[in-house]
Amino acid sequence: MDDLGQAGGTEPGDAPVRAARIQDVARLADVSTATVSRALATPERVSPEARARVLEAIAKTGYVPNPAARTLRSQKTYMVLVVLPDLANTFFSKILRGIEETLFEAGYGMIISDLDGSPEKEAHFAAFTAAGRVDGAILLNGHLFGQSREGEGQPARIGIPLVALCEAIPSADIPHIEIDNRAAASRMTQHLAGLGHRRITYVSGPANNILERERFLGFKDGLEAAGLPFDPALVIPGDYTIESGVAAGQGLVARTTRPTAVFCTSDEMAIGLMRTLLSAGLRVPEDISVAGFDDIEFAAVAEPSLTTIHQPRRELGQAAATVLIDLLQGRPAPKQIRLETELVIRNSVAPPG
Amino acid sequence: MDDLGQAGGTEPGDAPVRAARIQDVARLADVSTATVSRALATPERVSPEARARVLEAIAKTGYVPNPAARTLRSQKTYMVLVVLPDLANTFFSKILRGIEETLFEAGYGMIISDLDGSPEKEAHFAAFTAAGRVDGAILLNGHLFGQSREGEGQPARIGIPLVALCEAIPSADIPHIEIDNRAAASRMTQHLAGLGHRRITYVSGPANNILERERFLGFKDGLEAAGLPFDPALVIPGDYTIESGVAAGQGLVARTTRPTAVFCTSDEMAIGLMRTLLSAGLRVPEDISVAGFDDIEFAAVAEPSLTTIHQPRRELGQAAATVLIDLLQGRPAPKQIRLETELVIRNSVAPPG
DNA sequence: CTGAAAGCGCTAACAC
DNA sequence: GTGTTAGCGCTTTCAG
Repeated sequence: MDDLGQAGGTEPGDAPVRAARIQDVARLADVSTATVSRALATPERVSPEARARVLEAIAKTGYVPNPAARTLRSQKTYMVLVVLPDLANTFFSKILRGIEETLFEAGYGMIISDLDGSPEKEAHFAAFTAAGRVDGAILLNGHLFGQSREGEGQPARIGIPLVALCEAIPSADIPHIEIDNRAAASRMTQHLAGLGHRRITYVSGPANNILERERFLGFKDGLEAAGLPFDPALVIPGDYTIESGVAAGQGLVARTTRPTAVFCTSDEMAIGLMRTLLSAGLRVPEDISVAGFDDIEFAAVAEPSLTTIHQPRRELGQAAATVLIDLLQGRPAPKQIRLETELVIRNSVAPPG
Repeated sequence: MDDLGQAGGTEPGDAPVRAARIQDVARLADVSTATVSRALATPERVSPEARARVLEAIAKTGYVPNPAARTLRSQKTYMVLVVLPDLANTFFSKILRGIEETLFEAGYGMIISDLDGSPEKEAHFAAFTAAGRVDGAILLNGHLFGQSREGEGQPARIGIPLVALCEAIPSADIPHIEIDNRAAASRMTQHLAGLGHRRITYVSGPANNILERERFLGFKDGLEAAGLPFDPALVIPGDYTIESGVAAGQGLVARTTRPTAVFCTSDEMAIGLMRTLLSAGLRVPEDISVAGFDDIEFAAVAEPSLTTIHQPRRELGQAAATVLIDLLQGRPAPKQIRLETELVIRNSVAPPG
């Protein structure tokens, strides 16, 4: 590694440092540049002797192939774009790690696009992608480039493999890795109902969000399975953030008749909501039960610890990366993968009063 | 955007779709490829008429310059590598966002390297960098490539601008963006002492970590300023994670004589520690005060809410990116930037029982 | 202000 | 199994 960025074979002194090129290696190994290239890409097609000389020359020169040249010629970048709505959101970071490690093992790099709700950024990354800077993309944002919301407008045609992660993209025919949001939400709802809760508040995700729609459907499924009526007045809008959980909590505190349980569709909201309830002198779960969704790191150490739905975040990331790599390398890949969730029972939920 | 990835000017039908190249634009605008290139890079050196024709042809063809070709020729990638020890750590995500947005505005892309404690990954990214895939790098991991710990071995020579963020790199002569960890830790310690605490436990970061060293020095400074002796028995080792906070809490619970206050050098540890204390029936802050460091999102909604040191994370990221961009574009940049921290007083700290 | 032409460093076709 | 050669698409001299 000491020779990085240094031309090989010559002066160790202060001579102008120049990166070794394939020519330098070829000369040193006494073969053609084509053989050097082959020794690296398809070693089995090169004689053992030549290969050994090439390898030695590479070690001596510290040669590292120039990726721009390689990309220009082979039309492959070995880069994958990961598009996500919010990099600062805890929920994504572990998924990202799962993606990164899988890509890394397969020799791919990861470029991150934090959309941050900006259409300008989206256009930029669409152009970026179209320009061939990446071989494929993983979309965590629930829609294709240039398609602000489902149905509206034609998605730009991007000629590279795409994979949707977490948020399915309804109109697009691309592989999709997800959990069964509807079933999980139903399960949590039934858990609450099974404990005896009859008035259950639902704190939603952002309107029009596909996850939200699934979870909301699941909430209603659960209610129905438990023989409970659905009361729209019991729904509080949220957007998965801590702040919206705090706001939902404030609304609850202000009311005279309160639900006995609150199902928040993200742990962030649940933690923010519990905080507000506690500050107002209410007890959780004695006065009011609170459930979350996601099982982020902080759910287990919240006070009280949070009953929630566990999502295998790292595995979701790994699965998405694996599917994309298969696609990139021309292997068949499943159209859909559903990973199992788990109901995690902790201390924020108890039978009513 | 509808034309992305489609050759321009010809059939709208099912003809083989091919991305437009500079040649296509040149032909359509009736100029040479050189003029197209100049119209994009140095518009002032092209006649208004020619420029207009070129722009029109670009719009018509949906031309996007091929970055690989551009990089190969100009030796610039417009990509920046961000090296960090742990992508899943909450502390980094907001910093990352600050970096990303600043880079984006300047037209640079971001490639993330999650080291994850793996020397193999480190070697890979060193090669990656040496291969010229990025124009510069921001290092959040406290050491240079190939330099496992300060002092040991020669850092690989990477011929590109580097910026250290948060963790200074002692032996390296590169710009450094940070907070005054020592002063901040001293301030918190004095705050605790000022409230009347005499036995203050310190939960450390990882051994050999430069942040840890600074904060530890600050802790001792604060003790000294308050006229308190330093007792090594009051130091508990940690590593900034929730788990290590939980472990530290268990150690504390098991003791017969306990400190009246605990200064955790990360919010994650503080939250994990509070959780353990609370579960054991101890009250925070009545029985024991707990302070954190960083002011992550969850600090404000922890129960009790956490007294901590606020770090301007987004601004740190922005500052690092700004310095790097200045360097990349040949402008002078400061050798060091120190951003202000703030003592945030919430409910986890009170005078001793 | 503009065009012709020479590569940037590599891989893939094609010959042998 | 190996070498020769022709580009990948762009920027950048160098002339004019």
